[in-house]
Amino acid sequence: MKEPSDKPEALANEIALAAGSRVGATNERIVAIFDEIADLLDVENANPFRVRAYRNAARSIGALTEDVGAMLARGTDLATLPGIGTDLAGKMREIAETGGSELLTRLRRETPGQIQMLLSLPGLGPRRVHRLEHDLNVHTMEDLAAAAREHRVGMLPGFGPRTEQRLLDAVQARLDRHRRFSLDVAMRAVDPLMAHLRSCGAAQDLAVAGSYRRGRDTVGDLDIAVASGRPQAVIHAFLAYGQTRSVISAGSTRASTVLMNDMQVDLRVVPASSYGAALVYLTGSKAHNVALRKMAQARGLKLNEYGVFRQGRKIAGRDEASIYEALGLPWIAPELREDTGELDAARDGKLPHLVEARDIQGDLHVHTNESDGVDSLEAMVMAAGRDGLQYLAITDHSPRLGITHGLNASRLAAQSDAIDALNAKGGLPTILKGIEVDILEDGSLDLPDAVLGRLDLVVGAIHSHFDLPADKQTARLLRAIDHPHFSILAHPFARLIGEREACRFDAVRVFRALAERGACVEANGQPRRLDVWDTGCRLAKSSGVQVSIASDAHRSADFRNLAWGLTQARRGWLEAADVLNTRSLSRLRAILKKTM
DNA sequence: GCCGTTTTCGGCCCGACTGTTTTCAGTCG
Repeated sequence: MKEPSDKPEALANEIALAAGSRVGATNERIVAIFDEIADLLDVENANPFRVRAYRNAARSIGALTEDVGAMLARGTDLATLPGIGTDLAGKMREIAETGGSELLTRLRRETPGQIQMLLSLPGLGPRRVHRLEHDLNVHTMEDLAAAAREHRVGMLPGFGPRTEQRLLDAVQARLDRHRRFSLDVAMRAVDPLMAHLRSCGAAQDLAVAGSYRRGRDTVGDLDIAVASGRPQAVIHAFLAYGQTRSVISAGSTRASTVLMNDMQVDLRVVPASSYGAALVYLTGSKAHNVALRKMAQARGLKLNEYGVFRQGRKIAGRDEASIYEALGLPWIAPELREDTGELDAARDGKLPHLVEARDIQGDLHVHTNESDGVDSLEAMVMAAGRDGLQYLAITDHSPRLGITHGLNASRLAAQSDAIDALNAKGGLPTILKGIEVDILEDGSLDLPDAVLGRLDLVVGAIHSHFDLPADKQTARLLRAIDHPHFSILAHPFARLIGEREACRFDAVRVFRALAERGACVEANGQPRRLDVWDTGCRLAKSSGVQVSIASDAHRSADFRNLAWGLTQARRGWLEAADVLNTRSLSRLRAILKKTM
């Protein structure tokens, strides 16, 4: 459940990113400044509740869906926001107007060095950083490494030789370290580990919790909840797992290890009567949990990983639903637990009926070996049928993408004949004729209108010039969307997780254009893409744009990517009605017709 | 520094594990 610092990747911030650093950029800046102020105050031994006030405020601002600059322009009183009083409202205004903060400038002057970097080292918190700064004059990673090598760190009160060595290791490991893992990599680690834990016979119930269960686009570590009356046996089996590289800690109910693939795993064992509470606790997010505990406290209750307690007596804990019920709430799907409005929605009976796997009727982005896919048209259609799909669209690449052996007009015509023949045979999912057409640098499409007009749908995507300035990228996409045959904007941000940054454009304008044209946006389910991801889905919904959850399958096994795309859609609060490919074939055709 | 269906003062989310302390602070999730 380790979060990237303490702040959820907030809707406002990601929309800011998407919009090319205009909409919401103020929020992003305030969050960064407040978090840094909190770190610096913490190291200075300031009142811990003052520190917390800055962290709470940062989290609260991070969850806003509206830009603070816009709110100020409208005359909104920022002190009405949760966790914001007159003082912080003033600092927010200062940041919005000047881009900086006098307090931060002063704190930085008083506490020079890489405080935030030092704090990010495992085992190093504000108290120890304070000690290092004052007693050893350590301000940077280099200072720390030097002091540790000279064994000056281990001499400090509260430190010892083991801490010293761990810090030295941590500084060195920092250089070549993969922080987060894609979901498919995580899944390949999860499945055998869970099978191993089940086989020990001491686990009555177990589940992976944490960001993996919430369906975040990447996973930092694995959190596993286990119900057992024999915790020692479970811990023993866990430590003995064959893929374990090292043991970080091991107690009577809890242990942490690192797997061979460098992924950290945290295991927690509780009695079956507390399993639901442990699952809530380990699933997080941290922000969601903090909010839940505050709700509990407001009702005179206490919530921890063992249950909900009233005056020391347990009133819930066995399953998750009982925990939420004790707090007066319906059960909340893990994908929504980010403290971005789900608790208010739950309290008001306004939680969305999230789209489910069984709602998905087809897949509108599929490749074959005619372009860069591995399997033939027939094999892909058969596989789609086995996976229960009613229809699929074949969308091979267009010619410009030479490396993919993209289809020109005549090869597309030949593929069309093959599709007609397969459709005529019947008994298989209906095949729609499509193309993943390249959106060229100027926003034109890579095939003539006459060719595109003969297809059932046109999926457009950019595969080059990812780093255009935001205004040019926006214009490029707007021109493409305006094309008379344009149906679906595929993987709009063209990001590759951990490899390529999302490209920058004004997402609000682009989505508005999609809505006006009756066109759709794709939630691409390839685990390295996940594009659009949760926040984009939410923006689509608020913009009135339908989302196509797509596998972008390049081989018959890839239809499972639909599940990853579905998870992002659920994290984006989408219901079946918000998703294009939950429609029956006839409804789908009617919707597509509007764009053709 | 924020906040109030017990409160405008006195609270602020909760518990396990480690390394260091010889009774617990610091860190982490």
